[in-house]
Amino acid sequence: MSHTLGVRQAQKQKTRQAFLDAALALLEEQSLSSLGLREVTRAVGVAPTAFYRHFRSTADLGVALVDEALGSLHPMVRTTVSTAGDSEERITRAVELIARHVDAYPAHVRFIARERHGGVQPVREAIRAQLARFAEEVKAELAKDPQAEGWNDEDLLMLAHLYVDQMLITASLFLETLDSPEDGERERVAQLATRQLRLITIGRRHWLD
Amino acid sequence: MSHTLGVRQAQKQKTRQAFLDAALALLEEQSLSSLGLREVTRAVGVAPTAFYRHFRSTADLGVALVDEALGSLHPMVRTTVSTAGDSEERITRAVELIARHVDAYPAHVRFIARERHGGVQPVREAIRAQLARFAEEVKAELAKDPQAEGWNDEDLLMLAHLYVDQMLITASLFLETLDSPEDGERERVAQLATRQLRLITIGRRHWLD
DNA sequence: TGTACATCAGTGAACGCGCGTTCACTGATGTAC
DNA sequence: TGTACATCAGTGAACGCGCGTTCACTGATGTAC
Repeated sequence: MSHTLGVRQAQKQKTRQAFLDAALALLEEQSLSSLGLREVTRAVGVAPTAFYRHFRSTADLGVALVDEALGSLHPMVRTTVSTAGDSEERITRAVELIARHVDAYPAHVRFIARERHGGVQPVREAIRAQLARFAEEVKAELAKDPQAEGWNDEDLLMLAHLYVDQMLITASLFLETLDSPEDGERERVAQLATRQLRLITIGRRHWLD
Repeated sequence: MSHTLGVRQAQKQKTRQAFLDAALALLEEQSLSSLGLREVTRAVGVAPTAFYRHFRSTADLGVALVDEALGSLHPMVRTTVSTAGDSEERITRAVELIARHVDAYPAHVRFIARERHGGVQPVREAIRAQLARFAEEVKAELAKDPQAEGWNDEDLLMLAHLYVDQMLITASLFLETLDSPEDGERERVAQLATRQLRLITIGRRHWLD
């Protein structure tokens, strides 16, 4: 192997990941702005001072969590937007993919929804920047579609943001159905999201009329 | 006057309002889950123990803030949805009204955006319930429109939620332009919101095609 | 109108506790020769 | 391969501080007669 880390580096990364995991778990029931450094180190099982070997502050840790959480979302967005089939199939598939992502990474989804407008400025900024990247990606995918003929850049970006925001709203609704799993609630969310995407798709189709 | 409060009651209400105002100000830079009781009493200028005469906890205060913040929003939503004119005029007017509301109550808007997915469950629930009421109101207004002929209840509610969510997204974007007032940013947000509403309106028009 | 008692918003002292940060340290890992 | 030194992730004690909550209190306001 050309790039095996030394034992020391490997252990450091492992501890760092333990910090991220512990913080994410603790953030299910509070916001980043109330997350304590000692709280995190206690959960990891290290001395409070060990924290400083990895992060300057909990805000710094938060920014690292943004990268982790939205990194895992990138492939999902790509797949969602570039999936094949007619409109209806693509919508169904997109809603399914969102539901599965929420199932797979509930804590990540909660973190992003919570901190997007949360009380920690650098974290808000990091989320904003990543979501802007998503919108650009989605825009690029949309531009490939024959339907995009005649659309200007601003309108494509507008539509991309609409999709990204809609995706987050839907993810957040699915998340709520995990917390209090009432019967059929999950299906109701899926139907709502499907209809909303359908309406947006119709608007898109007639945009240039 | 038939309902003048006694001096004692009047003073109590005044202090209570001072708590709400102070908390709202403190929440511009943090989340409710990190807001301290002593922090609030210090800002108001009373002893820490006075807090308990008005609220059980900061979560309780948060719920009171939800009522205050979303109460002020009710008339705005009504006006927005029931405004006269053709589609384009109504959209322009709606975006204007949102912008003005953000100007008038920036701290309220921030609080709702922040705590909607925040770390305090009772507050999230209060916001959810209030927004559901908004959606029902919007739905009732939409149902009056001749365009709503042939729409079933579920689709009307779906559209209502789309509008309410869109309103919050737009409000939140306007809020960001207040914090860092870059040139033309406000106008860009207005244009984005206008286009998105336009697309939704087009989708609505062709929903039954 | 005046008096005697009840109410209750706000006080101030006290408590035990966990916080973030500093510092000098230890000992395993890494590196130079 | 072995040795001597450097690095640095994690330690543990110590600090001053602000936290939420309790309690008995005060004194202005309210009420009954």
